[in-house]
Amino acid sequence: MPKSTFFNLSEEKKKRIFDAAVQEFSTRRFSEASISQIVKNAGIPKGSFYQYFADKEDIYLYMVEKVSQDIHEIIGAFNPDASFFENIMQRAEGTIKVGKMRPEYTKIGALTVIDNSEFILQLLRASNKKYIEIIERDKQRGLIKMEIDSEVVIKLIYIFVFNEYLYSGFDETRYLKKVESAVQIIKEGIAIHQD
Amino acid sequence: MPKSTFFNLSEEKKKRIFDAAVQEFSTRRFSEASISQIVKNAGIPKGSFYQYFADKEDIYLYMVEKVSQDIHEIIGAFNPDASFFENIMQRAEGTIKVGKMRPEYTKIGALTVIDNSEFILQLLRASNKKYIEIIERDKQRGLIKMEIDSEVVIKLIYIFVFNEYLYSGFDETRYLKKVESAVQIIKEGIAIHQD
DNA sequence: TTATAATATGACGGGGTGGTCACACGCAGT
DNA sequence: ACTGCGTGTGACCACCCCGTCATATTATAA
Repeated sequence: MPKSTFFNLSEEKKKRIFDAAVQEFSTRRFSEASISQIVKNAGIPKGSFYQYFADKEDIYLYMVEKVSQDIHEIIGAFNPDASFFENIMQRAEGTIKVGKMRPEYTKIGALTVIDNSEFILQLLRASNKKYIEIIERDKQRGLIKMEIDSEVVIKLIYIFVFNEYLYSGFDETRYLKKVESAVQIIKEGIAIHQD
Repeated sequence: MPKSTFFNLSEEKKKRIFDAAVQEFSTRRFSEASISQIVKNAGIPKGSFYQYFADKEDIYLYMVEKVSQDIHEIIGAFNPDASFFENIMQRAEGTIKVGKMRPEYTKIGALTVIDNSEFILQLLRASNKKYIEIIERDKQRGLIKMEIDSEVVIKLIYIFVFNEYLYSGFDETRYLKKVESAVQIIKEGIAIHQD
């Protein structure tokens, strides 16, 4: 958590720092991102940074939290009763939507998922937990085969959704098509068919 | 390609340099790997490195080529008539086998797949081409649904196989189980069932 | 107004990296 | 034995990074 000195700052300055963090973390992976760059982009002295934040992890977590809030606002609340498939498609569409409104945010996601520092791995594990629960519930509901490994499912999709974003670049239609294909394949692979 | 001076070196020295490269590239991503480290590990002077190689890409490509040869020897020639599924399972088992005999090699693969420098992206595209052809052929054979996007299939698996290796770490049984689950899901998702 | 506490600042030390270059070495041919 | 050329060598330059710290500045309280 940022130090109290940071929260005492003017909204304008806080925003400048947040924007600088977004700028840096949407360009380079967490492990490659540089505090010096953030400081430069934000137009604050090096010393001040350490007055506000403990280290890179600190500002990263702060940024991620704010970004998550923004994203939730864009995507809208998700329906807890919806099936896993509906959830995933919503998430995929959400990624597109966010990609349109805040391309930097999707880039942050893409770069996060291909970082393998211990810090980031923990973050991802936590963020996947929610989806794993939905899959488990859908198994009980008879929508998904019992023998399916939920962790594998979510990881397959998760990695693909972001990784593909890096490949597709700006080509949104292509991206959407690829993600839909992937989700379709996995859906076909794990669903219980009721013909 | 390394310069002629490199190939004139004694086998022992060439091996020392190769080993140093493997050591470095199995620890850090291509974009993070350091020539200084390779030089230190190999016990050769900085100047000599540039006498042998043009830059990091140069030694990387040289290393990848040698590693590929080694891997092919371990896995054995692949049967061109085998179905895509058989190929993929062979590849998965191959990854395990290589992981046992040359854990560094599998780490290189894992780190490669999560690098996103343009240089590495090109390398991956080239390496996936072969599998895409097999999928296309199996579509004609009536084994795989025509509407499936081959690129998506191979990317799903490719990314997962290596990414999971990073997560599972040394736990081979876990890794094997996860990969099998993933392949099973995708197989179920793209195959034409002939009941 | 003055004293005290909080915050701002940027130069600096210590560390790492890539690539070069002047010089040392040793071997081949005369 | 001497010359010349390919090769070996590591100090060096320019660049980047992190985190600190002594000092300057501002805000607050007395």
